[in-house]
Amino acid sequence: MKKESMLSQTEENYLKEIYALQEGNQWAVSTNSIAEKMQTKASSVTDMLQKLSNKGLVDYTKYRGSRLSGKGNDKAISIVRKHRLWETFLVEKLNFLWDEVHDIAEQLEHIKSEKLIKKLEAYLGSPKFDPHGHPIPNGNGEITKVNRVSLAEFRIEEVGIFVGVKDSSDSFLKYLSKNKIAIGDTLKLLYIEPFDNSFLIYTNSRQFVISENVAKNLYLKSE
Amino acid sequence: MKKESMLSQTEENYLKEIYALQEGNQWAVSTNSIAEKMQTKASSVTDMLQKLSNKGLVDYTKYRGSRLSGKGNDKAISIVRKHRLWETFLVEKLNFLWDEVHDIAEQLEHIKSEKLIKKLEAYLGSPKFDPHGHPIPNGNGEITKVNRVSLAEFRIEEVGIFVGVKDSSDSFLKYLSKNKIAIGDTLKLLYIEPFDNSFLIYTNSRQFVISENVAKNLYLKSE
DNA sequence: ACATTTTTTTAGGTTAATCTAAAAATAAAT
DNA sequence: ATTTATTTTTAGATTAACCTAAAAAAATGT
Repeated sequence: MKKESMLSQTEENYLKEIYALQEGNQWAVSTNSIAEKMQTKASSVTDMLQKLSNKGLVDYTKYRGSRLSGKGNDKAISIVRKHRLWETFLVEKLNFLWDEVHDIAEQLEHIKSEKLIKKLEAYLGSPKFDPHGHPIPNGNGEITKVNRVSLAEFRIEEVGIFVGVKDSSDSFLKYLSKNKIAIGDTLKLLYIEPFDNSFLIYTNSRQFVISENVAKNLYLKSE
Repeated sequence: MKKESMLSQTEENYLKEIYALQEGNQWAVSTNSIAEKMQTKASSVTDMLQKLSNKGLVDYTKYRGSRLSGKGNDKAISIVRKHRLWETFLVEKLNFLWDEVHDIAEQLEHIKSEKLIKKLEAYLGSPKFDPHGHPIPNGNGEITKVNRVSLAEFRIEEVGIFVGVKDSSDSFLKYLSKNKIAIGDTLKLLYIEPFDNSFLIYTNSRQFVISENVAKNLYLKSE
């Protein structure tokens, strides 16, 4: 094993978080936003950014924020890959519910063995998406792009298939389970209430009101 | 989760090592022997013993050595259980060879989730032995006792089935693989050479000379 | 443009797990 | 029974990852 390139769990967690924060936009990630997500103080984040910067994993400019370097990006993707493969394993093979697997996968994603993850992937049949509908990067860090759009951007009467969540927080997943909305369901947007921007949708032979916030967190594939 | 009773990986490793060192005999484990196995210095071990002793996991008397307390023993067994279940998973499900799984299981054994290990066990069909023939403790910490004896204690002409290794070091496992000795094989002790205590055995339609050291590390079930 | 607020960094400490070197206790050897 | 050797512990440092409080830089408001 190349010990020099071995990252601590903490370093890996920072990379993963910066990756999540910078994905989509191309602006530098602020120190505070990292601190908030990691539940630490900004001063701790600064320390870590300096360290990751020295290791060439992050491009960091004092007071100006950070972006992952190419190397840092590769590393982050490999962690995301592990996380999502493990989540898939937990749900598909061990019969966990999709709202139970996050914390366990947070631990499993740090297990160090390329061979393990290769074999796990093969065992699962090289899945392209995890139980929350998130794409699983392949061994080369390539991510299947999928045409999906948040329900919040739908037009009235538009129909789509629910393919994934944006934020996979425990509480949101539990909300969906409780309300029997599952990946694969067909949804139709019936009406948006102007007063509070709540969405009236039709799915599984019933009508249903959801908040704008919920709508934003549902990814659909338009038909 | 009961955070107070949460142990660090390092603490868990110490408990596991003390467990291994004290099993069989009833004497206190010396600080130096722990240091040797853990690849650290005796002074570091002393520090840790004091900490574990304060937590009630180890009975430690200055200069006199240590034993696991009841609580420490339970914890150690639960780690051994996890280790062996994961090894079984790696070999049975992911098709690893038995000499490739140790390091990965060393990492996996520290994953914290009772539910995970319960589900993993069920998924594997509640195996009683791991790929090296070591018994897997059940959820209550009970260990299947098996009548097995080291080949070194066999009499001439005695026949037995190879059911497990004593020491499962990488090098020993690789030696066995290379020489096509696998769990389940029937072995017969033909002769012990008085000069160097080497053992002449018969297995898989061939004769074979092994050192005394190898003989000591093979567990057989006498027929 | 300047004062105020917010963000970020620095300076200096803390804790867990390690280390080295020295001191203390135990064990072994004559 | 002393001396010598070995084992174990203590004392004092180090490192990674965190913290608080203060200083510095950037952003904002008037």
